[in-house]
Amino acid sequence: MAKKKVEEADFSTEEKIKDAAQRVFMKKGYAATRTRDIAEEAGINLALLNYYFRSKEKLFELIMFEKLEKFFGAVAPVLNNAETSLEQKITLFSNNYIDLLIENPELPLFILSEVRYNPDRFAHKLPVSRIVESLFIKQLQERRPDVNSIHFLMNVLAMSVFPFIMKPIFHAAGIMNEKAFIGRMTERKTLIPKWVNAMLKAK
Amino acid sequence: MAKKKVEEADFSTEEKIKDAAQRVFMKKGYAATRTRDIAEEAGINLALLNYYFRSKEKLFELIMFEKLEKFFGAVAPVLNNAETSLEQKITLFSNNYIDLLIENPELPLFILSEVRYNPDRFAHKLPVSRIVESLFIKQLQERRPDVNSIHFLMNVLAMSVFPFIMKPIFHAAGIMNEKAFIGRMTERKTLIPKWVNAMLKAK
DNA sequence: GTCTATAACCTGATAGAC
DNA sequence: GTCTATCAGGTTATAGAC
Repeated sequence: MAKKKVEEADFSTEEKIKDAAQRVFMKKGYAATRTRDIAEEAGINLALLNYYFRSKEKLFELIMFEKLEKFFGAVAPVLNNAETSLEQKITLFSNNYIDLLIENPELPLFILSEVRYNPDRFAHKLPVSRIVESLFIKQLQERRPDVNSIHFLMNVLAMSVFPFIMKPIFHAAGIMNEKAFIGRMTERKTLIPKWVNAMLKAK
Repeated sequence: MAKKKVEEADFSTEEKIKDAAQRVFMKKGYAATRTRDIAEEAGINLALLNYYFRSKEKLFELIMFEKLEKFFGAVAPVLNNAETSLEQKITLFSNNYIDLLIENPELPLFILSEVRYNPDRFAHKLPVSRIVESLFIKQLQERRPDVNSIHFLMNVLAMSVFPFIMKPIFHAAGIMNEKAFIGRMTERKTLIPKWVNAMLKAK
């Protein structure tokens, strides 16, 4: 709510460039983005981009590391919290994550696309082991020793994230408008825990 | 099984270019692909690409339409089959789709990335309404009038497709090897119907 | 710090010989 | 149909004036 977009008035040039870069990279992807686009979006001269960030690639990696932190940083703490039960983790995770994604809907597909098109560059920055070896995984294993826990982790992630990944398709096809989409995603916050609990009991 | 890659020996030049284009576009995405890469991959001269396909863009659209057909063509018939029950549709869908994706693991993320980075170009080629207004949706609505059916459709899709979308992340992080991944996906073919049935009963 | 001008390179596409 | 050579335009990055 409140203001849709922060005013760009009295920010430092460096911040203006970074913010513009973040928007343009997100929208077009690394390969299709021209440094000229970023300069124009930031309302500055092209030469300043290289003055502050040396190169397009360095600027991109900076943005990318921030996005990775946002995407994975929100996951690991919840899944490794020693104070919460399995059920609580599921509820907390889907709620927090869907809220994050409502605010940043393009985040998952952006990261997945760029990592896929350039796996080597970001491999060392992916904290996947903190998720795959989390307390959540161990709690799942206790509850259902007969099913590999990665399946349930995958399902919770899938049910929370996948709709945001499909959003561009729905949007391009004119199926659902923005307001309806947010409405459905808000519904999912209470539905996902129910579904996952049912899944955990299924034989 | 059998041969991993078809020999490129006695194919027509046109087919060789198309096949090479398909591989390079899939791997790098449209923007990062250079026509020179495709020519080299096809073992032909750069000029021949334009001789047969006029432009990089025309060649890409040709490839893209084939991929869209493969991705969506496998979905709509199953979900609109008047002969099958709701349960049968769920089983058939997840089984057929996971088999398709084991053979073409990069298909979903490729399509999603390219549609996202260029929505207008492919909007008219997305047969989303045939899925969103399918018989499957109507059967879901009868079974659970209290929950919007799009949620269940989304879940079946998510549980089948999402692991393949996350695959590059797992792979880049060195979490799961190819063989283990296929093993898990094969397990899911029997697990997903059970999970979805449990979900459909959850109150 | 910020700008203009330009260097150095790359990319899609075509002309023209065979 | 297939190749070599090349053009025209665009792209990143920097040099140098202010």
